[in-house]
Amino acid sequence: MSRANAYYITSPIYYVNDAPHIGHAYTSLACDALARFMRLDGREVKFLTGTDEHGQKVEKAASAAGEAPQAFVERMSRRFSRLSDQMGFTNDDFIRTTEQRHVASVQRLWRELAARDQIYLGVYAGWYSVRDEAFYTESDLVDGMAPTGAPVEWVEEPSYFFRLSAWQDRLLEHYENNPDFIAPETRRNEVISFVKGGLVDLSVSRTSFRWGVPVPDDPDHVMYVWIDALTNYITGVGYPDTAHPEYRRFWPADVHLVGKDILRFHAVYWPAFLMAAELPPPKRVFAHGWWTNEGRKISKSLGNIIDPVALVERYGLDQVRYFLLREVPFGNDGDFSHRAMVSRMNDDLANDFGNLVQRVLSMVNRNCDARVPEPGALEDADEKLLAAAHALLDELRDSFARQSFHTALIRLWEVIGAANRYVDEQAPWALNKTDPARMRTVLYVLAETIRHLAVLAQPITPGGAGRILDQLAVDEGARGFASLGPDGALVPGTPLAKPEGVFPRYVEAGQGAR
RNA sequence: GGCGGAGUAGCUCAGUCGGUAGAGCAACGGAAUCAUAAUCCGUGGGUCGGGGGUUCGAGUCCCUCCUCCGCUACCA
Repeated sequence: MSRANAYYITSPIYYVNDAPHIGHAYTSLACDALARFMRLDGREVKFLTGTDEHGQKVEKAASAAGEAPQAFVERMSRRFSRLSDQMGFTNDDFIRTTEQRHVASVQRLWRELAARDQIYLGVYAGWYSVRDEAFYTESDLVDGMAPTGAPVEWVEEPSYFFRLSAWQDRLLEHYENNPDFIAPETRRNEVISFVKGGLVDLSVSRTSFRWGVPVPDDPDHVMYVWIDALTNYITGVGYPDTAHPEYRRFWPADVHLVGKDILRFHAVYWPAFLMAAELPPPKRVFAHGWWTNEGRKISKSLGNIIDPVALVERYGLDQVRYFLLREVPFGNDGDFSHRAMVSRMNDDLANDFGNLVQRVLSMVNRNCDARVPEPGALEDADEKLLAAAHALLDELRDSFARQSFHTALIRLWEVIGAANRYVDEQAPWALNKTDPARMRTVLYVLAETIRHLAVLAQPITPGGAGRILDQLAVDEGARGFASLGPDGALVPGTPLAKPEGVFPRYVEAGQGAR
């Protein structure tokens, strides 16, 4: 496969101290949809996710749990790999920062930076609050106390620093020359504004804890989060072996998908590290927004954290995937509410899409001898509907290239709407009595339209889309985008099984179907 | 404080180069009956945050005021 055909997408690595929640699932889901889309489009995809397992918090949590750090992270990391399985994510690899491949990678990157005089030994100083276990800057302090009201003390410890300040101009130049490097636009503005405000060197090691990657040649230090965590993206493709086939094929990454809270690390520190090591920066960093729960900010103290697995159990996997990617423009914040979820699930999936498939395939089953009907000459309305279906691929390519999942879904649903209107206008149930040949043409056009819709819906709702293609007797090997268009059209005469609903309605408890 | 974004129909939002406001959902009325009581059609007099200005004409440009949100360095 050529480099141009490769597509490398990453989720952040998730901090094992956190319990998996909707935020983690959301980021990985977006990656998964993108990865699936690109695979179906014939690209060679690598989708990487994983866990971040070092740091003082982990060291302390392990100690509090009476466990060795390594045993602790084994257990905690598994919760994230399990979430990936439960959500049906198709990541090609799962990286853990405690793996030997990563330790070797990070130490090598460190040496590369040090060899280029990008790292120097200095003193990290700041106001430390023992109670908060956190450092504060001068500007953070309120009346000489931490913002939390905790007492602070001036602490100094030796630390290695990365010469981030030296990269300000080259970063700004990079943003300028690569307008798509940071998305969405508003986040890009924020990052540029931040960098223009001036960069100071970055403390990249600690001596206050041991649970981290040792700094080469100075065992008193372990690496602080930045270099350790971000480097996972190149570890995943074989670094430090830059001759590795995966590195050659996949680096630089096509897109790092991240939450807006960690954009700066990805859009400022990470490209600076890479450029300083004379490695190419990623092509794009996309920061998505946060979800609220029934209009309220999600927080541990409110106890309203959303468990993605519970959502899937209640509404279904396809339904949750569809909702999260349709409800809000990717990049914006959004609100999760039961009402909105049910509306998407019932109105969009069950009524519009599911019912379209059901009504068409039922007529085929009953009136066409349960076989793909033989079409006659096409009329304008037929050509128009098919043209809309055929145009979808290019439209969705544009949307997915921009991570604009909701516009992709809007396009799909425009054709679903057009197909439903076409059914009503053509009234094949009436044609069954007056003009069966015309009915067969109409149903064929609809079946072929549905094939396009299902093939293209696979990245978002892989379960239901797959069942639709099953019902159309489309071979597993003929479900890629290469099969779209007239050349891959359904073959008249192909026997079809009796249709079954693919997107069930949500029925409120106690309100059984009437 | 500085920088950036936003305030448009009950709700969520579109509105390109300025030309007398649109979509989805909800609501109401109708058609149809193939289908997961699903579908289709019709119905929107909302000071486009307030005020002022430019213009033949402004959500759409300029000024000003109000409100909300994001970023403003080491919280993955």
